[in-house]
Amino acid sequence: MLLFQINSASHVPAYRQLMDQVKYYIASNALRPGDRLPSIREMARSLALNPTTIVKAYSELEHEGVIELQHGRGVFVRDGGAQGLSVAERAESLRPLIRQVAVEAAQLAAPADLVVRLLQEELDQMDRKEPSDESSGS
Amino acid sequence: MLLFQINSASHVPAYRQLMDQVKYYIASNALRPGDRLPSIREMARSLALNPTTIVKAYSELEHEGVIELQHGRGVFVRDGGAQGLSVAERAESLRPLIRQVAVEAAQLAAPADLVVRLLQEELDQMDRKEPSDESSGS
Amino acid sequence: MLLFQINSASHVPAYRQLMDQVKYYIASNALRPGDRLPSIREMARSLALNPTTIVKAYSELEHEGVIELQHGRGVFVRDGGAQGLSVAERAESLRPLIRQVAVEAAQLAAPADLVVRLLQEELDQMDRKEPSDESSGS
Amino acid sequence: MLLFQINSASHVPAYRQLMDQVKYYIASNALRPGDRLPSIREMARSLALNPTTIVKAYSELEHEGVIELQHGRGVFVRDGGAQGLSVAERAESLRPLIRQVAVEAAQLAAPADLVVRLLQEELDQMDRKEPSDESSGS
DNA sequence: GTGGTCTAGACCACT
DNA sequence: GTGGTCTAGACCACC
Repeated sequence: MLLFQINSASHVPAYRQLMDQVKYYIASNALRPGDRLPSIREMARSLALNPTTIVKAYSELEHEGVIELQHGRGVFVRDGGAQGLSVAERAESLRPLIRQVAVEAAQLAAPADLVVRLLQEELDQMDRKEPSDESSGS
Repeated sequence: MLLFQINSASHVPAYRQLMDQVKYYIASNALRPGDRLPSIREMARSLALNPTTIVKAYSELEHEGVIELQHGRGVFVRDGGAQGLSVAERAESLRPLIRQVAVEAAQLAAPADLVVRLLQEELDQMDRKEPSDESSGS
Repeated sequence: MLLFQINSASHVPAYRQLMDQVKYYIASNALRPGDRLPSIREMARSLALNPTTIVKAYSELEHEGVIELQHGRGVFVRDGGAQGLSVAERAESLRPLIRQVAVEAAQLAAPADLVVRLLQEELDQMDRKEPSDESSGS
Repeated sequence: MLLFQINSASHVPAYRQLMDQVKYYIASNALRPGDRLPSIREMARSLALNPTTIVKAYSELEHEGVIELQHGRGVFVRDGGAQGLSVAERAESLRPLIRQVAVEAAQLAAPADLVVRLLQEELDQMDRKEPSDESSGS
């Protein structure tokens, strides 16, 4: 069972924190296409949030094509679909966030190699579980 | 003259966009300690924003120690003071944003080497102009 | 054998999608009065839906006079009975949907002649097979 | 002042009715890029709906790129942006709705020329006010 | 059981 | 003033 949690002290709205966690679990292959997510009510109970807050998070994720809400059935992870992008398109999507990293690094006077090392670490966490065989685990 | 602009479609508040741009120009050495920023009135006119919005951005930047508001004189860039941090502290500050990059990259199915290359590019833009003399460049 | 399928990503309820497909096949003369439709159980199996969902679709279609459920025999297409309507009545029934087409076309900046051409195409697909004999076509 | 109204008897949810009306006014040039829409609270008052219902309608329209919500300022119509589509893309977007028209027409036994005439009427209502000069009117 | 819509009302953040 | 988030709770529709 995956762990979801929201930090109510953070100024990031709860529904956005939830969205980010779902995306994180998908990116790191802890959630895979076809997997079912906790129902709106379950999630609301376990996070001590109002169901409508979960509805908002799930709806936004659906708009972004990340998950699928099926009436009367539940909530499911969709399969990727971002394979058809060009290098330039991906670069343009990523650049603003990456520039923010560079700016923050400069302000902290963090050396470039440290920043790159941290990024490598995080990228490794995403990829490594990818097509490894599941059957040995369960 | 540096270019400031705000994107009203973005849901990042205007004052934050301004803050980010000031920080970006400082990080990339387009603004250096002692340099003067546009006055509140000037900035408000050129961005078509309410002066109180500029006041908010400048005040926050002052609280963060990035700039200095000198009553009746103008607004000036201070010299950075983040040298005393440990590697671990810098890493912890940067990790959340870097993880966000990794997650977004995974969602776009962007290969790790592309992401690292983009980061290198942005970091280079920060460092290269550092204590080199200005006149040769522009 | 006719192909029925439901799109779980669409927010149109499954029972409505089924109804629409039955109507489409009738309108395009792929199903004609007296033809037998798959039984509730067959349909439920082939669409991976709950039988009660098929029951709902078939019942609604029966209420609309489109099909006939014959206890223990099967499900059959009835012959259409909408001949007695005035032009004004038909126009009023169709206008809301047609206006929606016009609005969507405007939003896509689609030229009027393209929209009309598309409608002609679809109307042709309805009419052409009408009382022609089946064997020559398929 | 534009008239907005919702029909609470209809099974179309209120927020969707509002979305459709906004789109209709834009398609028929009664609302143009840059125009301001009633604020959430105004709209809620005038329609006797809860503000959160308006928020939902406006948010969806923003996701679709139709309008822009500006914090602290108001709600504004965005400029088109659908100019870059190919004929094939527009056709694929419009076909499902147009097919629905054809199916409904067939069920009503409405002759093709009537349906086409109705569509022409509605398309004319969209286009005619387009680049006509405004100054003579006001 | 599931998701989807709506209300009434509160509180916060932005301009 | 504006939009943005969240709650508590109701009612409906789908499977």
